[in-house]
Amino acid sequence: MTGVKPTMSDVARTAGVSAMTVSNVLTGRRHVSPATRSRVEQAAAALGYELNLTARHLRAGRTDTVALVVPHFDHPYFGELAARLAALLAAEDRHLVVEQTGASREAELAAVSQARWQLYDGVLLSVVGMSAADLDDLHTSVPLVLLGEQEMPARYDHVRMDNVAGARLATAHLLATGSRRIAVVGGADPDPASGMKPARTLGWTLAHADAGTDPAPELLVRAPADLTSGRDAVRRLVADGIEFDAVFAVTDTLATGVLAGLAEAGVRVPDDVQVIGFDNLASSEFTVPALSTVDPGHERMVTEALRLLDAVARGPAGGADGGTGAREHVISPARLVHRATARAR
Amino acid sequence: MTGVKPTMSDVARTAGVSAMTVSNVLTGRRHVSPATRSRVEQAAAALGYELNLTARHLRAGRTDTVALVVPHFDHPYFGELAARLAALLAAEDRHLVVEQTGASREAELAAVSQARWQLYDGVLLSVVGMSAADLDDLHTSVPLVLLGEQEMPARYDHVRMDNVAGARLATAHLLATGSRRIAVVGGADPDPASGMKPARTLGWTLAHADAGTDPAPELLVRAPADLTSGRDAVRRLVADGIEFDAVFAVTDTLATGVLAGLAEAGVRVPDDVQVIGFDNLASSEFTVPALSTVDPGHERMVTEALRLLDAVARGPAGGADGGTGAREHVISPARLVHRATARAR
DNA sequence: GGCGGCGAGTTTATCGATAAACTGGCGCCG
DNA sequence: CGGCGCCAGTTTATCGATAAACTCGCCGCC
Repeated sequence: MTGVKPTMSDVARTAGVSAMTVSNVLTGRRHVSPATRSRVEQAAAALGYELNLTARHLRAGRTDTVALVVPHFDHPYFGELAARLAALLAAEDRHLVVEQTGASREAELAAVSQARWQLYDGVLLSVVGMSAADLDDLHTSVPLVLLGEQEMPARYDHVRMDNVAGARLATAHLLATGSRRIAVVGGADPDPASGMKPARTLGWTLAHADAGTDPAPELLVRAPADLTSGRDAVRRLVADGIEFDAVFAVTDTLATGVLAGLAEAGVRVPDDVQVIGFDNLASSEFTVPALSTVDPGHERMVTEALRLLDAVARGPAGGADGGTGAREHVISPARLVHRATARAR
Repeated sequence: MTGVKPTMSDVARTAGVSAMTVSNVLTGRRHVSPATRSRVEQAAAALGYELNLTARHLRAGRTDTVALVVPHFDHPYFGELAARLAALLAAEDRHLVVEQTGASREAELAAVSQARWQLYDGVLLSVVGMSAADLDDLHTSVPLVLLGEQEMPARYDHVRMDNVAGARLATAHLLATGSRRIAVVGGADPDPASGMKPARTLGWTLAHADAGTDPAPELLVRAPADLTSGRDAVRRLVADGIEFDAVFAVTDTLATGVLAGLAEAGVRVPDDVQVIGFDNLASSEFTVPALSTVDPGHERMVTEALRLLDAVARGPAGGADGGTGAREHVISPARLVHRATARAR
């Protein structure tokens, strides 16, 4: 036990060959005679040799690794996204690693400026805290595809869901099944461009307009998108004596909190209050009652994201501003998933 | 737009200094006169220079990055674990990246043999598929701490929860509150050493022994630890006409599925059937009714894991077998969390 | 006046793997 | 018999950043 990590030259020396030959044996990139090959393999095994990928990457200029940069590790949406991406990448011998920014604008900017993702062949960045302007003075030569629900600079490829249409679909269903006072939990000032909440709130507004109504302003309930806030939103509505016969929660996470709040208040779902969420998380099938929700076309999103990433990587220079690479803005279509928290049409 | 990434020498040339000076400016490791400093900074900005971390890492032999290797990205337990670790590491300017193995023994072994984690200063490996024997012929010079619920080779540091005691606590509570036929969903042949399920099943058995009873064998319900399996387990129990007045689910995920199954069967919780889970996931507070569960001491586990990792990293040679490094086996104590799916004592 | 020391930079060597160019020997063909 | 090409392997140069050793000019002190 030497205590120091053996290098390729160490292996070469004990096998009585050159380092290059060791490399050839290990990568299989060139022919090596069986005799030499086995000598090398034995030497490598004897020394407990392990390839240094850092060195290979420096030389090769590639890492065969894609990073997914998300605001939070512990939000199920990102976990599911990561799992889907990893499956696709693994099929072509590439790797996925997941990093976390922390969701604040500052943290995201820091994550960027740290030049950390020079370590990867490509980066999928889930944006929530940064504005389009922030992204605009982002300079990185790494192929970058944005995921997220805000309007983004045209200079980057961008994949998102059809938030407005999905929310409209959900709200329209609630209206069609008899609800008249539909609270939007996690709502924001309606706007198709400035983020997930504004877009989904816009869908809620538009569905009302389609039906020739106008939602009451007190039914727009602002809330951060977490479980606690969903429950608290219901508590507040109840405490304030605001009548409602349905909830459109802008995420499934919020919807799950809402269901908890409704149960606590003794409200029957869907008889007294219908609920529809958005995201179609794996867990949403298992709430009590099972959550009706909007499926944002997960599979479509991940395949598109990787397609774009590869296009940029192959494209001209992959540079931050130059080039006429892909630069597509893809919108994945949404679809209503009927379960038990809303009545059938 | 040159199209090629500028290097430190490029910056040096346009600033009229040496590459070393550029390095000194950028790292701030040595004094550089203000005049030179600003020339370098301008040159770097003008060229859009970005540090190549791969090269730095090769030279430095460190990456300031710790990897968490988990079986599945999309299991909430690992997401929460990652978030906690990331928070601790960020406090000391280190990074966490998460990688996925895929949970099969083969995939975990492949992940290992790929020498990928030479890229990190340390690795936290969540083991589920590999046996102690597999780990035994694992040779890696990277500081490694194991997380997971099986018995592990003494040669590695290992952090786990107190599965047996936690399960015993949960089951004892169910017995104390009047339940007599307690199904264990996700059960396995009782054994403290061979994995999470056997250990937790053992706790269930021991609690019965403590109370002077013996659980009926048909109440041991085997199931993979996912939502669907939890619901299916209940469906099976009901279909088979097996009587039960409580469920101890070996994970909160299973418990959530169980609650869905009970709701579907029209069973009242906790009046007809009490339920307790294990893991205390963030979402468990928001099931309907709110899930009583066992908290495995999350914070304790992550601080211990990092402490051990740092100890190994500093320890003698960090070698795979040599050295008398830390090599501790830490067991984090479990604690019962009372909520609504079980009656108060 | 001479010399130690310091400040600001530069030069050189190195981390470990590998692409590209090179060497030497052998077989085969005309 | 001369030469071409190939095989198996070696040598050299390189990826980009940086530690360590070195240079050079200037100041202050004895």
